This record gives sequence, C-alpha cells and structure tokens, in this order.
Amino acid sequence: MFDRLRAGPKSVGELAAAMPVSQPAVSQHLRVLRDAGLVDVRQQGTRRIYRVSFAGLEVLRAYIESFWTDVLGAFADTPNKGGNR
Amino acid sequence: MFDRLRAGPKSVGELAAAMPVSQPAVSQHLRVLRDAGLVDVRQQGTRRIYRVSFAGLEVLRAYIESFWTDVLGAFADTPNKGGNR
DNA sequence: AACTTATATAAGTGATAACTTACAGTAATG
DNA sequence: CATTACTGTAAGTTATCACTTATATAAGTT
Repeated sequence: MFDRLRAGPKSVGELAAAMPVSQPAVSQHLRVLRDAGLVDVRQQGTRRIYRVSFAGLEVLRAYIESFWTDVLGAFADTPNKGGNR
Repeated sequence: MFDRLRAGPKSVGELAAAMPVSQPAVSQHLRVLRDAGLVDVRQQGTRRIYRVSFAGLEVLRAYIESFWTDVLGAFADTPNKGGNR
C-alpha cells in the first residue's frame, strides 16, 4: 500500500481500484499510515489525495541509517568467521 | 527485539532476561527474524548467539534508499504547497 | 434543495499473531 | 553416564488484524 504511493500522490479511489480489497479497507489502511506519520493528505474537491510524507520517510530512513552504523560498529568488534546461520 | 541486537550479538537467554516475555516467546520471535534473513545465529557451547544479519539489513537499507529516491522524484513533480495533513 | 461522487467511520467476523506452559533435544560437566 | 544449562518445538488460548457490509459525512453538481 505504502509502496503504491512511491511513484506519486494518489486518491483513495485510485488506490482502491488498483487493489483487490474494498475502499473502506484502503481508507483504514491509510489511516494507520497517517497516524504513523508516513503519509500526508490533501483535499482536492471531493477527493482526498494521499502521498508519502517527506518527514515521515526521513525519520524511517534516519532510523535505518543509524541502525546500520551501529551494526557496522558491532561487526568491527566481533569479526565474521564466515558460514553462519 | 531486532533493536536489542543493534549493539552487538546476544544469546537467547540474555535477550529473554531483558524482556518482559518468556524464553520460548523470544525463540519464536528470533525464528521469524531468521526466516526473514534479518539475523544470523552462531552456536557457542550450549548457547546460541544471535546477531543482526549484515546482508539482511543491507537489503532493507537498499529498499528504503530506493524508496527515498523515488519519492524525491515524485516531490519534484508535485511541489509542496505547505500545510498538508 | 435534491442528487451524485468520494471518502471516512461503525460494527461485526474470521484469520492470524503472539503469547503461555509443557516438553524434547543437545552440548557441557562432574 | 547422569545431571545441569540452554534453547527449540508442540499445543493450546487469547488478543489483535484485516477485512467485510452498512451507513454517516462532506463537497460538488444540476
């Protein structure tokens, strides 16, 4: 769902049409994403246009990035002896 | 759970001790992470040491990064007129 | 103002997740 | 080889998710 918005803003109807679920299901999903700060809404006539939240995605990106940095550090301490898992 | 491993490898017991759930719950959770390719295991005596999978995290990182790039492009097309949400 | 279009919310339901206790397996240790 | 330490698996239960249909809300249209 979130992934459908990466190409650009879309209305609820557009999203629902491209998915195998009902419109309310899409609205509910979007509400979760909105509460999580991952999408923004803009009203255009009777439609509501959703798009990825710049700020929200940045938070996610920063988290992964810092995680990555920490793990790199941890790997430096405990060298990989190969063939795990 | 995943976040507990960012500082470095930990045994199941260590993880369970630091969490408000039982040891089996931790094992089950780790199994999901392992199936997702996000953690690696190494056996050390009777203990099993888990750590973040370098490759798995890289996949996640790359996904977020490409997402970020696409969204930047989408924003370039549809300029922010301020005060949304 | 009635009607249409687009979306959100309410209420209910089946599937699934996430946990629990009990137990099995495996490596170290005396 | 019996015992201990540590972890994974099995089975069952409860809470939560993701969806459905029905309905409310709000904006545009005639």
